[in-house]
Amino acid sequence: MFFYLICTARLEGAPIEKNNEGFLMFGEVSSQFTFAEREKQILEFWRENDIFQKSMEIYKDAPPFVFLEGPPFANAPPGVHHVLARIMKDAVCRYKTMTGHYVHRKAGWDTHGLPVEYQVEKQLNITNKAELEAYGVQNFIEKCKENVFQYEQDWRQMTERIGFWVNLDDAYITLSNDYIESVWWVLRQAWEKELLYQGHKVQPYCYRCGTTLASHEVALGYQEVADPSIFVRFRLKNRENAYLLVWTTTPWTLPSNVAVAVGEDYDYVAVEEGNGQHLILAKECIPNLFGDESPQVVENYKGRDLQAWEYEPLFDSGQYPEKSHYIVTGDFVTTTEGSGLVHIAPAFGQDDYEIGQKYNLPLVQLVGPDGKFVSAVKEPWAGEYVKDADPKIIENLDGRGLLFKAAEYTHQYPFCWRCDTPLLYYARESWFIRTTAIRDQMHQHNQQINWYPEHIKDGRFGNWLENNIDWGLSRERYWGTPLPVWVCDDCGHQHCIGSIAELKELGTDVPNDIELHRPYVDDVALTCGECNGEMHRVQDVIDCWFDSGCAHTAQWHYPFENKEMLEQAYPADFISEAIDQTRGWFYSLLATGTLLYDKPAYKNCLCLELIMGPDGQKMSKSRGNTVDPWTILNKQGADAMRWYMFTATTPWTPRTFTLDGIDEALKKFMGTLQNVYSFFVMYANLEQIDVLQDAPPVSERATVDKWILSRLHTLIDEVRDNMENYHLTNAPRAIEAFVDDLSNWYVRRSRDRFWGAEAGLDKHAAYATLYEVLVTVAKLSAPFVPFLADELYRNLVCSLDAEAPLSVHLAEYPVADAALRDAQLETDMDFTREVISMGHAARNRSGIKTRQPLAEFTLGGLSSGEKATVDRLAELVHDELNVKTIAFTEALDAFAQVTLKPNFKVLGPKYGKGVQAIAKALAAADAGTLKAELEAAGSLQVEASGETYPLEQSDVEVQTQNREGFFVEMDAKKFVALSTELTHELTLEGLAREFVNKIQNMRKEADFNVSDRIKLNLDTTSALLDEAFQAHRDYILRETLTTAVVDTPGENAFTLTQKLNGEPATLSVERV
RNA sequence: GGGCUUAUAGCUCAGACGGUUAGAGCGCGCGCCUGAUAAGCGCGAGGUCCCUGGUUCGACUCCAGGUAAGCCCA
Repeated sequence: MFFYLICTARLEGAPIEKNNEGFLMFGEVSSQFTFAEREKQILEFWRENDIFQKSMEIYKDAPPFVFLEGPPFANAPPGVHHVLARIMKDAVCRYKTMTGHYVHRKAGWDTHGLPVEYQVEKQLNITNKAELEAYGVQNFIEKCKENVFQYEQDWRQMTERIGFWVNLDDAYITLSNDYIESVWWVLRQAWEKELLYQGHKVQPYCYRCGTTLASHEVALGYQEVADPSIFVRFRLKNRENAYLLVWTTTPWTLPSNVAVAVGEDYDYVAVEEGNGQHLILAKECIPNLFGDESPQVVENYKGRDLQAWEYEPLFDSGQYPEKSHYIVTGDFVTTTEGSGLVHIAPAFGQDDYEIGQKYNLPLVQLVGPDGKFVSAVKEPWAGEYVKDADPKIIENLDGRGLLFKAAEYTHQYPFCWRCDTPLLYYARESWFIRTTAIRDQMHQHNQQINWYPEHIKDGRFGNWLENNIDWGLSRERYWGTPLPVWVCDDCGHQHCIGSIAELKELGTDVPNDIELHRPYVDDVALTCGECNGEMHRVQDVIDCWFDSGCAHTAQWHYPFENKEMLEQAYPADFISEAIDQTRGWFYSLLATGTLLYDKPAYKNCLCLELIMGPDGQKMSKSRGNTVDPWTILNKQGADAMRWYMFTATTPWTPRTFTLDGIDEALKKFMGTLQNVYSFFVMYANLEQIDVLQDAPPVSERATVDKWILSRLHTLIDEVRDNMENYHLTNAPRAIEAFVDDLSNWYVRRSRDRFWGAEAGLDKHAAYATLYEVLVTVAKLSAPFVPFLADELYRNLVCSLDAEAPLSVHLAEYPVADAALRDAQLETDMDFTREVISMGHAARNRSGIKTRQPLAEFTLGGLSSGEKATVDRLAELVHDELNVKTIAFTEALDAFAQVTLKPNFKVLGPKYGKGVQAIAKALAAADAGTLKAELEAAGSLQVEASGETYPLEQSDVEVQTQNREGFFVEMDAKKFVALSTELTHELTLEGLAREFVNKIQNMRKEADFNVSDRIKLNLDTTSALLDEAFQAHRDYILRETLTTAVVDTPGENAFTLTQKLNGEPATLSVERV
């Protein structure tokens, strides 16, 4: 807590913390904190200092990077998938800001549509339109407005808490008059281009909601259901006892039947049914219907032969103004299911409707908008809901001997995505946008968009565009942007209004503050320009996807305001939403953008996949596997959640969300970085190092310093590269790998340079290097973990420099300095670490602890370059493995079994098929001899399969395998060996280190401060221990901060009797 | 039924261009180190790279077919 006080005080402009010698101090890093709590302090700091606003202001005149926010609905609380989308957007925007762009971040809210109506209906217990009208449209609309922002506070809090910087106070809202007016303007553009039209199409229709659904809505509600599957006999006219065998899964459409379709080229047969009756069906369908007992075929036809054959109606509705009940041909007929004869009811199917148009069949519509048979129907199912009528219809057919077979059929059938009512395919009047007219342009624009992942472009999205059909725009509902088309009562003239001004101009008694919603706009009557009659608005509202699809334009209230803004902000540089928006927002933006400006609406689109619950199943409330983001935000914090989401998997892969993964992010990355940071601050304060004043030039620093700086600058390039290409996973993964190297190699190797060494160049070099690295890492990771990054930055930078930007988010993103990169050094270090790792393995195997120095470390199988590498970094090897000398040997055979293998990659292209024969020959020959020959002569002749192949050194690889009986460790090419013989000197030295270790542990146990000086007493009967202590007395005293060795322990001494490598001793330590 | 995507260790994921001993982290077991402790290091066990064919001197990788899963469409 002390720590926060320091920081807060400093930020409020208090003098920078100094100790009494005038040394600038870093804020103390307490180990008593939680990331989650600390993040709240940082949020407070951001708020109080307007850091978000400032981060935009400083780049006001910089090149813009245009981000377009997909508007969420605030009528349900946000879930983890919303967090995912928001942090992806955030990281890109923060990165672009820090790399010098002006990133305007306007929030948005989607507000219209059936989901809202549905919630309000549920709340009011309204189940159909009649009840709704009775409640009153105006009241209903007002309720909708309330409902829409029900969870706005939750959204706000989540957005802020996760660190998503977006301007919620200047959000575009699709229900606002300004927004609607812009949408009207868009529709007016479509109208003027004759792309807005009224049509009659069969559409998925929800009788409960009383509206048609757009295809993307239908897609939301497919369920597997069992429907009746019946085969019905249709009696042919002009033929004795001959019937068509017709299949349907919707018996309720049979009363509206007007034709039967066959496939022109299919083979059909008439079969003998056994009772003198003949059945006509597709030949291929016989096995489906009759099984093994093939009926006798009495006649063969082609589909086209059957054309125009007439049959008797199953039911006579008497509504047949046009010729009907005959056979037609259609290319949609299949023989994989059913009978190859398809029942046609033009009012209830898209194919049916089209074929009805083609053959001029009557449109028999026996079902009302309420989903029930109309009362004009004479049969008993009049007034009954269609699905309930199915059994009665089947029974009726059976009774008349017309039912051939009845079964159940399980298939995917669409249900209303909100109210779960089965949809009916139903011919309705509707308004459309003629998107098919701009399909080619949309396709071209799609080609210009960078999709992440790329396969969306020509895959899912491209396919969708290819199969584009006109956009069913109108909804026969209440809560939405009203369709601004007025129709003359007298002459039928239509007009599309494009602005409020025009509405006021043409309308009579338009209130000055008119709200552009139903029922208010419904009350506005216009005067007909053609006949002076009175015009009234069509009752429909529009698809809310059209609202959000206009966001690129309507968010600015264009063209009524912000004309210059649109020029800058269209197209957007970047959008990101979940994959389900392919047919939603991704499409609607592209369609409206193409329609208006003939340009793609966005340049880069990051598609996010769904998040699965911890059980690997899709998250859903009904499954009970949802995760509330707050449980994580409150416990592990926002950074941990963010880091997990960035690094666990690419955002376009469906991910299984696990809490373990978040803990891992917390420990693995954040914990490690935090430890390095606190290590640095702790010792920098203790040792009073002024990192800014005394930094030696890099050329004078230690090799590890040069190495970590080279790694750092390689990292900068890597992160930037990935970010420029929207690889939001690879960038932080690279940072994570770097932090691991930083902690587990750089710091581990350099530890004593920070606290042990005398003040001087090397110590300053270590501090300066770690300081530069930490500050740079803070900046690099700022887009991903904005809280932790700012904590590091503010303490490391702002503590020393009052002039520095207040926050890491106001700092510039690091730029790599090529001069600091040393690829050779990085490779050398990798190699050396590999050798050391093998040394560790060998030590491990020998069972001799690292504290015990050993005489010699032998390496074999190294090239001369590799030897030079090890020499260059020998100090690391000595230290890490605690060995006195490093030796190289060529005596491979003594330790290892050598084999020669072809270098396939080189030899393959050279000798092709011969490669396998060469491999066999090399395996059979004596590898040692061949190797010697090759080294002596530089080349080798290999006889294989009767051919002679000349091989050069680069054509083969030497491989080794462990030979038993040595403390060696080897991989394919090299080996290491440890001499384990202990001389007296080595034993003494090992004991000295044993002393240090034991005394240090005692200091810790006795709760001494790391800087406390101590008095030491040693009491031992072991001559060996005594000798070791005397021989290495200076070393032991120095390492343990012992200022005096006393003969008797003091009163307050901490005393412990223990064994050092088996030798007994009693040690006492006491603070001076 | 069609389209797209995915399938690698118990779990979560890496594995340009095809190259013959397939990697990491977590988890597990053993050991080490500890003046970074929400630590750290080493070693070990753990894999028919979904299946079947094909192309190739050589396939986790390319092609075809299949299986399973996810999403989308009908």
